[in-house]
Amino acid sequence: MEEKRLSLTDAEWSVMECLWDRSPRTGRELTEELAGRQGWSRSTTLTLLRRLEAKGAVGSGGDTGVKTFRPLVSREDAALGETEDLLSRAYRGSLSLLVSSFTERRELSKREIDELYAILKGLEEKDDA
Amino acid sequence: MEEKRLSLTDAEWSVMECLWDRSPRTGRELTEELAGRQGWSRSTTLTLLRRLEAKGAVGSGGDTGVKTFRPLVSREDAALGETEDLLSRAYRGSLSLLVSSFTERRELSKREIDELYAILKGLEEKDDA
DNA sequence: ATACTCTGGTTACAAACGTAAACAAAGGGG
DNA sequence: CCCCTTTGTTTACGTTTGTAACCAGAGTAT
Repeated sequence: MEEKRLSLTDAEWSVMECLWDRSPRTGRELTEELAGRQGWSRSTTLTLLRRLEAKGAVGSGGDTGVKTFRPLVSREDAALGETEDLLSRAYRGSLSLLVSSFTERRELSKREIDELYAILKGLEEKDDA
Repeated sequence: MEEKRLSLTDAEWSVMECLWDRSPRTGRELTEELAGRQGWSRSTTLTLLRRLEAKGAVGSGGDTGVKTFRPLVSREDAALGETEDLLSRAYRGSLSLLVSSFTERRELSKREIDELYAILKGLEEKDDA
């Protein structure tokens, strides 16, 4: 069984965003939303949907009448995949290196810092448990 | 003055890695190293160097005799750029969201957790100061 | 001067991407 | 029934990426 790491292009992310927001959606809805949001023509959106279906990121149904689309990968999985790509490419696989590099150049809000503390706290607990 | 966000492709990262490891380097050295490391032909490496020069990521010198190449962007800057791309694409710009999503699926080593604590600690101090 | 080798530049070509027009099937209204 | 709108499929086309062959100038040994 092979799980061939799927990776989404920029344009494909835009489509997936719509689907993750709400699904299943009809082609109609999607083309309209993306026409507004990205200025795409109907064709463009449909082409992207087809390509996403081809790579297994989207599934379609509703054979009786109008077709509907829904995501087959979760936003979390897609994000995780890209994150791991980035980590291995740019940070030798180390999340802490990413965080330290980032914070050296970019200011974090107090809120974000608090959230990070909370996350670490949570990890410890899981560790003890 | 425009700083047009430069983004490196996968293959280009491989070349930059070599240059960040040590530079300036001659084309010779680079083609050899990448031939071994990536199995690339001489041409491939040189083409990539040319493209990198075109996009301003690499500079060359040594007009007297053999040409040498060196990076014009730091590894940190390149990494930061990609990180920001990822953050905005997949995590609504929030670093803490990235970290929490990641740790929900992937185990962090004790060492990494400690490092993260240390980073946060450092941020606080800077904050007080 | 000649031929060979190093080094860098030019051209190439298929696959992936972003974007979309063109075409075909299907359902409604007159 | 025939035309128009809606919906889905096929084809297209320029750009970027990965990968590399081919070509031309410089240096060097004979």
